[in-house]
Amino acid sequence: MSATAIAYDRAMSRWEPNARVRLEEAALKLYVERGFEQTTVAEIAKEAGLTERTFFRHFADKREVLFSGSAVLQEILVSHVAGSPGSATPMAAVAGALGATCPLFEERREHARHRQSVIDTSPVLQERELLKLATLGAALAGALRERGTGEPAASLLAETGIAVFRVAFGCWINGSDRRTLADHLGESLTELKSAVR
Amino acid sequence: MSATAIAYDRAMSRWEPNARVRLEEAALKLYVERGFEQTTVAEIAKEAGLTERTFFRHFADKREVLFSGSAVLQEILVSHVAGSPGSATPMAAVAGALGATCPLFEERREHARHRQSVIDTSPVLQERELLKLATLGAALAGALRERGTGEPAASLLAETGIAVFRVAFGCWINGSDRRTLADHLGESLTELKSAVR
DNA sequence: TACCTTGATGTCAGTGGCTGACATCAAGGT
DNA sequence: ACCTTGATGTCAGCCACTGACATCAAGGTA
Repeated sequence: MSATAIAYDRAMSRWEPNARVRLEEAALKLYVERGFEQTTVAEIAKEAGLTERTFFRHFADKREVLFSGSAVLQEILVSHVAGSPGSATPMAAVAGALGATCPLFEERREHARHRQSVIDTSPVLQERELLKLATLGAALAGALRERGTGEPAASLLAETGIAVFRVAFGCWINGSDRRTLADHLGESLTELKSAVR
Repeated sequence: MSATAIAYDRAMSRWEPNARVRLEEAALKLYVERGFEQTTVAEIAKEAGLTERTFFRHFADKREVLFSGSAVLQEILVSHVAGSPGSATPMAAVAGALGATCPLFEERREHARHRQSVIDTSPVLQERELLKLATLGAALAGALRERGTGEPAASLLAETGIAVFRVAFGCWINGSDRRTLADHLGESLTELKSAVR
């Protein structure tokens, strides 16, 4: 993950650099073109100039190649909750953390759309996405507990926050280009507050 | 599903009856004994007196054999939301529907514990569980829309309801035998109401 | 009775995801 | 000149899952 961020300007090694990123790009391209199920790992590897075996050294399975971003997301969420002022309510801390992730998506709305269109066509990819979101939720709950929130409130707020994010993300991805993800997040939050009672 | 509920007292056909149920029981038994990954589908089929090919005629994959109950759950949720009085708030309708599912679990707490202990050991099973819950959430949202709730409120309430259920279920499964699932559901709901603001 | 249809199951061959074991070979240090 | 490191390639193999075809009791029909 850190290695792929380094900029090489010359052949510094025996192989082309950024194998991991090349695999990610090849996979998304082929998944969009042919569909997820109709693409074999061998084809992805070939497209990236590597072998199937090397693919599986970089990614645990064929789905995981679409989800490298979740680690970054988790860091943002956890650090924002940890760094939120002690005076903020747990709900405000979660809302702030979710808001902090928005720029990452806004920067690459088209990429997000492509990626999501692939995920939406395959139940097994939806499963993986749900697992990643649940993992984010668990991390969020842990960060809330560190801040003094008890159980089950911490888990409840974390899960609810993730639910709000899912709904807002869905609206953003399918909606007009004029409304930002942050807009949708805000709307979903206020809707939730008014509906829960 | 309906066929397995019929009580046969004699050999009414060429094969032992209730193949589907036998497969489910064999699978849970072996998953508990050896672990999910260490159990092959051929072993499950043999334990049930069938072949691997027949297993895959009854279940889409090796995980699905643990999730036949979700269809019943979905029916209960949807019918209770649809049948809730028009005067009830959407939140109350969701809460009522979730509460209506509790007896199904209370009746078989030990079975639920075994099943959950297997799921908790395997990420791929957790994925499937999350997909089932998300499907329930989507059905719940649909039932709310039928009742007149708009979007994104319907999805938001449905997702939140599922989140509440997940948290409550986790507390119930791991907690003391004196507290019912309905108890935990009620507590989670009040916690949520007080925390969301 | 003889025949036909139906449907759950068995058999078999094949694809592809994924893994373990071992080989290769440039880079960088000693 | 030598060694170590680490990313990659090669190969054999397991197992989840599928398509195509065969089997054969049950139940209806002529």
